[in-house]
Amino acid sequence: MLQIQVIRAQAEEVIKKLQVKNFNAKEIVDRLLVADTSRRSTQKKLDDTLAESNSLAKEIGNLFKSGKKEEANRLKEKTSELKNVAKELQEQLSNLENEQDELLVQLPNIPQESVPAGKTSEENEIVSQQGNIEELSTDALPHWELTGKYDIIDFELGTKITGAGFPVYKGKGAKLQRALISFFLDEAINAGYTEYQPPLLVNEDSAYGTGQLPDKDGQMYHIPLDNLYLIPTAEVPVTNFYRDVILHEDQLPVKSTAYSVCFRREAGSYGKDVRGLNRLHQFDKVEIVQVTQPEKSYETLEQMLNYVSGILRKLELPFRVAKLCGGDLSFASAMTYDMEVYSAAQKRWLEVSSISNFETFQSNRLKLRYKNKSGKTILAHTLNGSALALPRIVAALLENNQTPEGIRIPEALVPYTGFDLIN
RNA sequence: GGAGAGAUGGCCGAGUGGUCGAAGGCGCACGCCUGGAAAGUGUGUAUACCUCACAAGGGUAUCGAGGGUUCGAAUCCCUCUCUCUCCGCCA
Repeated sequence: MLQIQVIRAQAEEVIKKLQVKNFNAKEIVDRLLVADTSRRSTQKKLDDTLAESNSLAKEIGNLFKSGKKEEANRLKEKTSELKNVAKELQEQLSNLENEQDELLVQLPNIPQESVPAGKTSEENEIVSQQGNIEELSTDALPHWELTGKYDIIDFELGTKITGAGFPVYKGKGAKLQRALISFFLDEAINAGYTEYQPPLLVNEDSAYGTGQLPDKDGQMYHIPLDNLYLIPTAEVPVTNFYRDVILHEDQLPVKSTAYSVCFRREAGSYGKDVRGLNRLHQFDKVEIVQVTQPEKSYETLEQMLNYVSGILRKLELPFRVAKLCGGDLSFASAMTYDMEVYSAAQKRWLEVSSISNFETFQSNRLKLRYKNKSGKTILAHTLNGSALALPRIVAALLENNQTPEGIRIPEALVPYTGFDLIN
């Protein structure tokens, strides 16, 4: 959520910058400015009324003490008038506050200056590409056939017991999952992240805190009986650790990592893009989250990018890095790098990680701040990235490493799997 | 799930209708003291919004959350949430 103070001070600039996201903010900003002005004047009126009422109450108290009952009773009448006025103003004020909030949550984050203009993923800027793209023989199989051939993932069984998008991992397939999770976590810990195991269900406040609500209502699984949401990413619980928290500057940067199962309804997606492991309702992911000072957050973003690149190199997967254009940026992000691995049999780039700087967009909503050395309280910047999401990594590993003998496991993973071939 | 107790500032803890944003202690920050440190000592130490120059000063709100009684509530009443203890159930 953007800060009202920023909009108030730089309305035109905000509108202009949001155009990079192809978002026309004019109307909302105009309405916000009106709401903000009347909110403030109402606040002033209310405060003045309450101040008067407070001082009268004190006076009445004194009068009673000194036995001047009649005079006190006269003042009481005046107070009850003020009370009615205050009540009305209070109501107006909370209406205006609600209106302001409703408008504010509709505005996406402002893209960082260097974010390229553009409408779709076609216009993302490919920043780098690494690793060899190998030509597979013509009889190479897509992963959804390899999983059957080697009996490591059973999609039909998952469909039977739950539904589409809930695969069952089996044998070496299950072990591979476990190996990847451990590998990713160990890498993160070595890079200085603290490991957490968060709850997989969160309450409404948390879903609101990281912006899943109200923007993405309907994308999460919801349990109405307890009013809890299944997390779509560990980002939600982990970032919410810091909701309503004021850190001290020397605690920064906060670096957290968590493995979690992620649940996504993915309403409306279908077709061949969702085949096999490409898009699931339930999947495993290791997430990294950082909280930093504003002046350091872009340096941090690059660090996180380098970190994820390192893991992909260890997995020997060809990948490229895309800097998202304005139109492809998520609602909350100021700048995002997508990491895509090449899936040789599908001949496609698959997104396996998305690393974003949210600047103060999340922290403003979360009320995540820190006190700097001179004692000033400042909104922190939050960043997160996948490191990494499993299914597409598995898809790429299976496809790229298929050989006549079986599927080769990259060296870095062998200590975790305990085998170097799936056959 | 049943019965009972409780929720106060970074922490501990006082406060049962007015002078309480809240005693006292701890912690923390800065100063004094010291060759240096400890001890001692002095001062300061919540958040949001409004006013305003994002200064100083001032105003308002906040003692788990929401509502109510009252001229006036941390203090009384109602609802909810959470925590603890005992019992039950259970991985």
